[in-house]
Amino acid sequence: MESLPIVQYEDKIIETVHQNPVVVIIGETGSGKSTQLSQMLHRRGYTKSGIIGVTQPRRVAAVSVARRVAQELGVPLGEEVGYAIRFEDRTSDNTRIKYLTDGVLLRESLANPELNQYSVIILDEAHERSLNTDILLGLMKRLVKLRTSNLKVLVTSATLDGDKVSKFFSDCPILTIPGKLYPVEILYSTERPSSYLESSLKTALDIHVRQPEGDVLIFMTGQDDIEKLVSKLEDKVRALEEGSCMDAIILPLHGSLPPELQASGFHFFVRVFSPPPPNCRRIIVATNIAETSLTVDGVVYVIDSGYVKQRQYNPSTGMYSLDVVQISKVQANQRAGRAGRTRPGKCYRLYPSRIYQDEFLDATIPEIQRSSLAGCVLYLKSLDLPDMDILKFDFLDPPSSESLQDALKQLYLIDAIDENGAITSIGHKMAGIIFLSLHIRELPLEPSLSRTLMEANNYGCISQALTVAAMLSAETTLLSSQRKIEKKRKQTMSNLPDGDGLGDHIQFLQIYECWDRTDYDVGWCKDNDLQVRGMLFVKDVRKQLSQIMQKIAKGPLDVRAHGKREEKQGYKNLRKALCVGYANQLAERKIHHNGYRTMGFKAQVVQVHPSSVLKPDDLGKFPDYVVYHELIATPRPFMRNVCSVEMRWVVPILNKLKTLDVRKLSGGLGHIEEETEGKLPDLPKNDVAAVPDDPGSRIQAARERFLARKGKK
DNA sequence: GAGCACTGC
Repeated sequence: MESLPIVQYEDKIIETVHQNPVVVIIGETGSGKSTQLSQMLHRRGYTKSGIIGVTQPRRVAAVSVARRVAQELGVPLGEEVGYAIRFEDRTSDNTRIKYLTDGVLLRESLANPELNQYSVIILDEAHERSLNTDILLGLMKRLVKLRTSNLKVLVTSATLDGDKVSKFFSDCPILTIPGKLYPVEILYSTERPSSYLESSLKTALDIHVRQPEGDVLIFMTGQDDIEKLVSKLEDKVRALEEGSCMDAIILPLHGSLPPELQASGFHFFVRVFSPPPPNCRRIIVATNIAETSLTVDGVVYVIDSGYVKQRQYNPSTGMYSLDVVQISKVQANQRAGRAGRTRPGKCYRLYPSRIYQDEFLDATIPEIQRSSLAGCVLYLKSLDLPDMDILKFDFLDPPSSESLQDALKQLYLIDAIDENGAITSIGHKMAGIIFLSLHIRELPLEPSLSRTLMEANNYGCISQALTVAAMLSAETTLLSSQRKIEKKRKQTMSNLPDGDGLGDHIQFLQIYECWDRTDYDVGWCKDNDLQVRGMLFVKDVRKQLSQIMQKIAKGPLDVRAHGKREEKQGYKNLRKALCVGYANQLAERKIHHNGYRTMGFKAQVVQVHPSSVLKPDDLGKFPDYVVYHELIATPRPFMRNVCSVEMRWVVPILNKLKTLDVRKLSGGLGHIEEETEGKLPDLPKNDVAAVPDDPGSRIQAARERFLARKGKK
């Protein structure tokens, strides 16, 4: 601990913090900022008037750093030093230093907007710019001006971004603390390779044959490329002449590896103090999971493709896409740094330095500019701060006004805000202003699902909606990751329920109910190719949601609260609740085929994702209306997770769409340009046949049929 | 008839 560079800077840091409300700390890798800053401030009396909160973007980091600090101070974890992450609060009245995920601090500020219990807040790893960190940055800026009791804020940042953060906080001082990285030699390619897979292969073999021992870490974009490269490397290494060089183990590393494989591999090559097997080199082929989330020790050589897969949201179409994009300079440096943790290393960049200099962005586009903001805007509105205007909220990097308007439209369609943009009582409940033994808790759900819960509560199917919401929270981690198995399963018959053809939400419900009937048997998950970890997570989420809903629930919350009757009626109540909750994610089938047209956005023609369990009728037609959980362009546009809804539930939504006025939603302020796209044309008044495929035409036709029938009577 | 980087409440 004595050797940590940060120790020498203690006086300087304390003096600067003493004189300034906000300080930016540029702490390079290995500087010890995460464990030492809090202890320093604690020693110097900053925990006398309140506690020190240190945020981390990841749960594991919050836990492991807290454990470490408790150890260094020689106190039991949970006493003076504790942590708080979702599902787990290990703090007590004695806690003076509290590590927490940024999401948890965000929830806390809902209950106590001034965060009065804190004397110091350290936003650690802020340069990663998670959605939550960015919201916190804006709130902190407001808070240091507003709070009467003294608040100190420390923000850690990357070298390339420090000036920007300082400027954001009225030119606050920047302290740079050197790290303990060994020098890394950067080697550029002369030109960009036509295939970075082949180029990685060649470079890796070259290192393996010519360079002294040390592990190799290769950054690729995704599972597919990783698997291809791993198998090619294995072939080539095997083909090398026996004894001509050392052995090599090739290891894939990505998020969807089965946990046991990842764990054993992880244990095997991450052990810090034990030396790697003698005369053997490890070649790790990884996604950007190895950039920040996992640290692989023993790496001396890094091969950087210069690319990453990034998810982005298009507010005009409501569509997500997952694109391969160029990394930023900050990312490239982070990757290179992975080679210098144990001794001097080398980083092979598979692109020319000119491209790095001229084309790479300084920093990655922050998540807040790549996501749907409905949840974020609802959260800020629910804070109900008197001086808060959402469109003027001070973000370090503001999202586009188009994106904010999209969020407002979505919130309006699900009744969370009124036509003037003010939060409604439903909106408050969705955000979760629910008094629960004097605590206020936010519903940790996206707006569509919290709205569904509210509505389900009125229709007496709250327990079913809780299950669906919980299942969707873990959806991606549920199905077995091995695609081969999945294909095999499709050929044989799956024993899992099929949602009665009504869609994926219903299937999720049925799956969980099956599991419940086995008394949450782990073997049952395995038999059905469901990831045990994912299902246990669902159980946790469901329990948490039930606790939050308890005080306002009008019906039983138990999984078995519903009998066969609901099923026989085609889950009508639940689907109706989903229709209200997903009013902003509604699609109408085109008349002559099974394509759908999205409503509420600039109309897009989309297909039901082939993995959906939604079933066509006897004539091969899908239902006229569906709600979808997500639109994804891959690159063709699909609706993922759809649920069949009935036309009569859709009518009020279409009426609401007609009254939508973005200018009013934005508070009638002049600085928002008038919206032309994304607004639906009025329903056709007459002459339906002439425009058979217009949005809402089905409803109009049905209305006329209804009127005609009524006339006959 | 298609594909999934990574987090988090």
